[in-house]
Amino acid sequence: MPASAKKTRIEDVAQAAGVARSTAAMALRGSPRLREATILKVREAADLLGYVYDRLAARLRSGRSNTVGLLVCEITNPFYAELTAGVQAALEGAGMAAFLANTDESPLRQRAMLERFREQRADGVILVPAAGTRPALLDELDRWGMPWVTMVRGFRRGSHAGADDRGGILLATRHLIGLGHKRIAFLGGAAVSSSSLRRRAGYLFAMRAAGLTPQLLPCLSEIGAASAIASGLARGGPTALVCFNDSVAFGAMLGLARAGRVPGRDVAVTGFDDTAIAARLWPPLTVIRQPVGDMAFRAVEQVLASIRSRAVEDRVVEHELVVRESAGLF
Amino acid sequence: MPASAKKTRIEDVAQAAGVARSTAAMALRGSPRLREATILKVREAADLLGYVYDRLAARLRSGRSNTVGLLVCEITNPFYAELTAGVQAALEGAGMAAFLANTDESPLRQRAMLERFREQRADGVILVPAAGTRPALLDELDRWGMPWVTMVRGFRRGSHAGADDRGGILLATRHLIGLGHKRIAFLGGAAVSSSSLRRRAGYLFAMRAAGLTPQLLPCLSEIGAASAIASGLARGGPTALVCFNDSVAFGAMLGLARAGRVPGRDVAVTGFDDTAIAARLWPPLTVIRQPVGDMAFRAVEQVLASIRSRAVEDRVVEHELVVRESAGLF
DNA sequence: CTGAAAGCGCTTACAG
DNA sequence: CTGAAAGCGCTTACAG
Repeated sequence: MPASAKKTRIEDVAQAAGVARSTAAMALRGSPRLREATILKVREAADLLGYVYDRLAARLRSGRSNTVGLLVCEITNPFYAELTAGVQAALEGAGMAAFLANTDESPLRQRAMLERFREQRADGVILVPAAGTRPALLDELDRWGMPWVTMVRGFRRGSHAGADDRGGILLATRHLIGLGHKRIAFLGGAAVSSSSLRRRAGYLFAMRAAGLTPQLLPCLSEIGAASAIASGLARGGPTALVCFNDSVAFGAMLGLARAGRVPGRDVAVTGFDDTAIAARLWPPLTVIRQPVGDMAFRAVEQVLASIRSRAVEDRVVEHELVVRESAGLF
Repeated sequence: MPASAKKTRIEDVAQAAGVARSTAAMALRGSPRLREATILKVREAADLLGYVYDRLAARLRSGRSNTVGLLVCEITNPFYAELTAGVQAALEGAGMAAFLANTDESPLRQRAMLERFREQRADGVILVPAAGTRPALLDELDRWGMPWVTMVRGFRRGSHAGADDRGGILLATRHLIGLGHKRIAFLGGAAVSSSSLRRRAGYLFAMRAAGLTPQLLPCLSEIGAASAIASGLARGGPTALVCFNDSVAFGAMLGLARAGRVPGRDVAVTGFDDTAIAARLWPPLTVIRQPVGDMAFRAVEQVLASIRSRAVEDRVVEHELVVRESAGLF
């Protein structure tokens, strides 16, 4: 039985409760300036009539849609799937709904989706920029008057929620150096993004500081690509792989296994992210953990502050080295 | 520079173009009843003034929000991440925006998110029901007048986009029987859902038809749980595992490896889904493929039809056996 | 094709 | 706390 009966409005609720329309509206939003009794009376009437608050009508008048757009560069990467879940939950906690778009690393799609969010009157947007995104995009958002925050990948301007990419990889590399490795390669990070640049920089810095020769093995964050490179490594090649992220590390472990080598024993491997599978792999993966829940919460906090024109300090979330069998405990 | 200038409305565009407001509105939507020249003139004026169509204001009058809610039971499962990406892309193609909510298998959260979608005036909802969802929820949606379609998991009523769970597992089991296996166990499917019931039924049917003794090893669709069971299997135990889905199969392979057994050689393993990693694993995973893009497209097609009160036939998407080294090619 | 009018369901001042 | 009024930016008939 579809809703054939006429929709009940605040006016109807007010009538049923015997109060003015504006009073009913305030009661439904739980204004503290009303008596408890009034609020209860109105809410009862609303329940009775099956009243449903219309956020869109409210928005037309108030200018706020209680909606935030989330643009993710690649949702099928488990790390971003976890991030998406975290952002959605945080928005839910703040009473907002999340528009989702997966850009699949395409700046063109990203641009189109931002325009759609704009037409849908999203109050703000949380952005994991697609690889190759130009900073001018953020100027455009500013021109639109659209509050934004970047996540994971940033541009050294505006609000950003992310980990210390350089410091994280530095830590991982130093850990391997501390284990006595000399031939340590950096695998992954071929995409054009701030994470790629900074993680590579962290690796290079640690290697040079230790007087070791760096070896870059760039590839996309894709299990197949990483696996192919790792399986082709010569026996006299690297004894340890600092991987760009967990997906690359996972690929590397598969490639090593395929070549008959045992990850963690024959070649050490580290990841970056600490996705749910990292600890489940065999051997379990040593990683730099990015606290995904924190990052999501921070991004939501920042975009809401920006919507309300309030400043929020731009703190970097803390990373952490988690040592498991793939590097250090075998 | 935030949008401090007053927002330009259709009225302003109409004035600048020298036409009536209603004409401008039609031109912006590209009505075929207008002359090309008029349309161009209006669009030029709109571009010049930086006009942004307000979908929410439009909705208030027309009753359509061009928005669909997507409820996913567990977005961090790679299969559902791929499905989410597919649905979002299909909605985008239809000019709609996707509200996303991840229920994490909680019927309570699911219920709360549906109410939020209702307040946001989503035109319809695509639902991968949380485990334990009661069919009465669909009656509720009908009472709301909210068009819906279930995906993957269904209730034998209303619109549904999904694969043939029973037939798929039947095919996988028969494949293993055809390879000569006698001790074939079914791993996973502990959650309460139509997929669990039907996949288990397919397995049981195939085993009994072949005169073999079934062995059920229920566990949640979680890599750790599956891994633990698989690593504990006795040498005289099953020689083949029909897994509930790819995640379970992946866990099983990890568990076997951990116990020093080679998946595909010592114990055959099949998955269900064909997520991106299935083919990348070592050994590559034999699976029943669910065409995720098709399913997403079908679900969107059905919910749009339902929104427009048009019937669409409820076809099941085709599954397919993909034989790889984990069962049959080693 | 055009123009003036009404209305979608709220919120926001503003006077009591 | 209450009430009457205006308005957010569109679309929808309806008469020209």
